[in-house]
Amino acid sequence: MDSLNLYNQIANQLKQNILEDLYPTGKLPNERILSEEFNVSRSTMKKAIDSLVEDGLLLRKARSGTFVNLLFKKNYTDYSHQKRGPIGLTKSFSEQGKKITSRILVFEVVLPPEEVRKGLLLSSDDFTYHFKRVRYIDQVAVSIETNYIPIQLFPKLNKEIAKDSIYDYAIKEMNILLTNSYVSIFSLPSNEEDQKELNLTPYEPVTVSEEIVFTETGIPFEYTIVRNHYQKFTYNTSVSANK
Amino acid sequence: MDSLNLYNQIANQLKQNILEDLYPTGKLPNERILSEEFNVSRSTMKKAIDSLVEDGLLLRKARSGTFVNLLFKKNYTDYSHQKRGPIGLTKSFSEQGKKITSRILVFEVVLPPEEVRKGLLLSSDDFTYHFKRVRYIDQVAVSIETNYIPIQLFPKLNKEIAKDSIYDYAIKEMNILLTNSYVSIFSLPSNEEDQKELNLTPYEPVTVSEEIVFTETGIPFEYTIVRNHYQKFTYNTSVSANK
DNA sequence: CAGTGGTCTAGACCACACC
DNA sequence: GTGTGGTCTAGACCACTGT
Repeated sequence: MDSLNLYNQIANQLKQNILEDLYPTGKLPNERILSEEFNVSRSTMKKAIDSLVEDGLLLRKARSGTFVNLLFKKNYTDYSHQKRGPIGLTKSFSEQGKKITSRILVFEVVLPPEEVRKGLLLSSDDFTYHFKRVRYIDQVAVSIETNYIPIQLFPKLNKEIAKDSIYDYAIKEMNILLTNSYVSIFSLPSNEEDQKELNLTPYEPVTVSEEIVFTETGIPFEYTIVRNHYQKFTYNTSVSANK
Repeated sequence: MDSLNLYNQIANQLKQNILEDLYPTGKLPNERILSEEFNVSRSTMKKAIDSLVEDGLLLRKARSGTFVNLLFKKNYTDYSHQKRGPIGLTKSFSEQGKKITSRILVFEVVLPPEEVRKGLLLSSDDFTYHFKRVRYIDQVAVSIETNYIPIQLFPKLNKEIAKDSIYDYAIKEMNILLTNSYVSIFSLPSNEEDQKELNLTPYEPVTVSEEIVFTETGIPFEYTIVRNHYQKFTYNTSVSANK
């Protein structure tokens, strides 16, 4: 994929400079000088720097300067780009050698509930698949997953596919890349279904994750509500404030 | 507390509009119109929208429009968290004009538990402050927060400081910037203390967030365990797999 | 073809860090 | 006082969407 944005090109060049130790003191020239050197406006230069700051390569100190993050440079070789994507069970766990299975509770084509319809940016006459599955990792029930997927996007979906990984199927068979999502995570007391399927007592909660997944082109692909066994789901992330 | 950036002000106003359902179709006016309505340049408007997109509140579709993320709106509580940096209560909520107060349950200097010690990269004879506070937003109890902070890093910490925002103190008095953190989020049944302090029944859970916060130079600064009222904590984020 | 977000420019003023 | 990143403006052109 060539013909990147200008600011991405600049970012790449700047990154090369950094890795080649062109700024041995660790301090970069100021933004005005850099923008002249790269022959772009200061805004574009700033945007290029922004992206390297976000990647942990550079560090900004207001009114002081822009610096190379020495920790990054030190660890550069074994730096694993831990860019995370949508929370798909099958991929992450099968990579760990665990076996994911599903038992399907519901599989139907419906007009989705209002909130799902809006979340998927559908019109009021757009149908969706609706299915609900109990997911097992190595035979242990870990979650109840409810999905809504617009039928236009996935004309071939059936119960057999739903038993396996929808994501895998989308990627391999349909060439759809699922790269972006919005996620909300919160807790709720378990309901009777949770208790039955996930072996919970009424005192034990579920961790709910609601997620809207988008294709790389920004088309909403699915709306997923997962009620997780509270002992079998932890959400981990790292955060940096770039201010 | 002081005057925010223009784009943050605009973002807050726009957020209000969204929560007040000023855009019932879910589609916002285009950026040029919005920038006129708010009387700012399009760049500033874009930056305001950017921040709400990052928070998972809005969704952009290039060449098509900007849309409200209904997942966010549905799960929105007055106490929702967005991914903007270490999860510090005081800053994010006081910016919203809400008042954070604390009641201190424990304040002591201890050898930390094994897991905390490891998380903070301490040796077995390094002492930490240990304090536990009930946090209130506008007088409503929302969480019980337990902190461990190495005494070397914070020689002056006392009960008075702990009553307010540790982060503020670190920033203003000690010139420490807390910019990075690792977070884990999961659920647990409430214990007796949770039930008493947060007004929960035994059937209601807490949402726990564990966080290790680092200074800008990568030194572990604190280990925090927060037990949140399950109705008053939602973690929202947006995730991209690529770049 | 009109609408929209994405990108980019070439300026400007600000507050604070550092000298 | 000077240098720096932070913010903001008022334009411009582009590529693609949707009608």
